[in-house]
Amino acid sequence: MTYSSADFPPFAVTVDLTILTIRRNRLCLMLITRGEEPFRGDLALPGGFVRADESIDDAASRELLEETGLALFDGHIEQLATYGSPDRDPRMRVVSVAYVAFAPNLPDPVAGTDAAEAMWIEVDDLPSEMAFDHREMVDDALERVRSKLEYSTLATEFVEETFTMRDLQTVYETVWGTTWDRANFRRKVLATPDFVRPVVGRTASTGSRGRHAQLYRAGSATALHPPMLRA
Amino acid sequence: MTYSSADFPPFAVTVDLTILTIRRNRLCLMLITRGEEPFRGDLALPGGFVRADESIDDAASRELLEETGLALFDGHIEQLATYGSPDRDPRMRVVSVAYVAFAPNLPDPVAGTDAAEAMWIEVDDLPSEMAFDHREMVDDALERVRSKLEYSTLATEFVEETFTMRDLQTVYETVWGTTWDRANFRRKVLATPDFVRPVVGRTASTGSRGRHAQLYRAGSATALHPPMLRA
DNA sequence: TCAAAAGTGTTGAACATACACCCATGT
DNA sequence: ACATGGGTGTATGTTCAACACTTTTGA
Repeated sequence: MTYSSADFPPFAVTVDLTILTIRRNRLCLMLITRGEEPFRGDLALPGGFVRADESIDDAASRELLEETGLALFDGHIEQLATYGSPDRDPRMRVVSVAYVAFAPNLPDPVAGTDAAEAMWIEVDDLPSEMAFDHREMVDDALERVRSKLEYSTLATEFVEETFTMRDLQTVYETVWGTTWDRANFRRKVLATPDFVRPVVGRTASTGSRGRHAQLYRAGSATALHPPMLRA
Repeated sequence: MTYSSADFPPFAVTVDLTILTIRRNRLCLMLITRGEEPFRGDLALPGGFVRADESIDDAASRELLEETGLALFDGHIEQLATYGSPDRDPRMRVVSVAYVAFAPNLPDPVAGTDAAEAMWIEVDDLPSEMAFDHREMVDDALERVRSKLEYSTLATEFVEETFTMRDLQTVYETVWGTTWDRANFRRKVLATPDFVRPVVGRTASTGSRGRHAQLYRAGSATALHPPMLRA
């Protein structure tokens, strides 16, 4: 079959966002409560229609800002997968492109914005039933993020601009539910060239009781060879 | 923004296929020559419109059979990514969901079928210009397949149902352009539980001159821990 | 001075690499 | 018999996991 400029079935195209952050040492996910049918009252991923003149990536970025209420998002966003069963939306034929986004310390949803009905839910406390096929999207997103921790430097997207080795270790332990030997974790991170860069002359000076930790910034490396092990 | 059942912009949705196989120890890709505008005469990925009543995955499988001319495809197909720049098709707004498929020994395109204008191109011999954004899709597909070899048992999809260790090694060497020590490759494969299963009592009896190799089938393992190294 | 947290050292086990050697088969 | 390719053994170097130890800081 080849392209033809006539006689194609029309689809609506939406984006849906799985926005992940770590709050109080727990992996959390932004969900909204649907205010209208279908699935009124169910939890759903934030999202919306792709406009006629914007790219899908642009639509995802736009929705991300609208939903978080941020003026600028300094985390990471990437496309996850596209979902297009004929009956996934009972009203019409909708194809949805799902995205995953990560950032540290995202704020609580603020009343009076588009994010008013949004909330943070711990991923260990998700409802089994969600609107549309959003539960499937969430499972795929969690699989993606857990997998990417192993082979990429994604973990640095979950911490602030400067961070300690302990902060980074906590990301792995939170997302994977594992524990690591402190010394071996440090050596593994430092063994990857330019995974992290020490911030010269600065140490964490918060009210911590012990020795102040060296601060690091994310380096330019993206792939991990060898990968972090999932214990 | 929330869903609304009115006033959404209409999109055409297509699937595009990156079909990979190994022929004469070279990684090859199926391309077609476009017979109409736009991009008439350029090389393009096979693909077509998603129908009104089929899922996107079903559309990809349907196109795969049509393009290869096979009655049944026993390889592997998976979704790659979705491409939706507003101007990627000059005629209208088209969102395309790209898929990657792998199989051993796919036949030459046969005249008289939909695949008549299709051909196999070695990936080292690709044109820099392709129709639409198909060159970008191909680059993403190659990155995906090379990466998946490391962390998954995907390599078994490129060989016949039964295969020798040497066959499997050739897949890695062809896709990655590396060489391996025979003995160490074998030990690495066998170290992953149920990566491959020996076929009892059977050995390759083709006209090979040396000792007959043990035959294996793909096992049920999907992930590789530890991963194959990319040298 | 003590507790807490960061950072370093060390040791035995596991693994990877390179290569030598033996085995089975067709000519 | 011997060339050819499959399969196994092994010595050496490297990395990994566990945990003991030292350093720095706040109270």
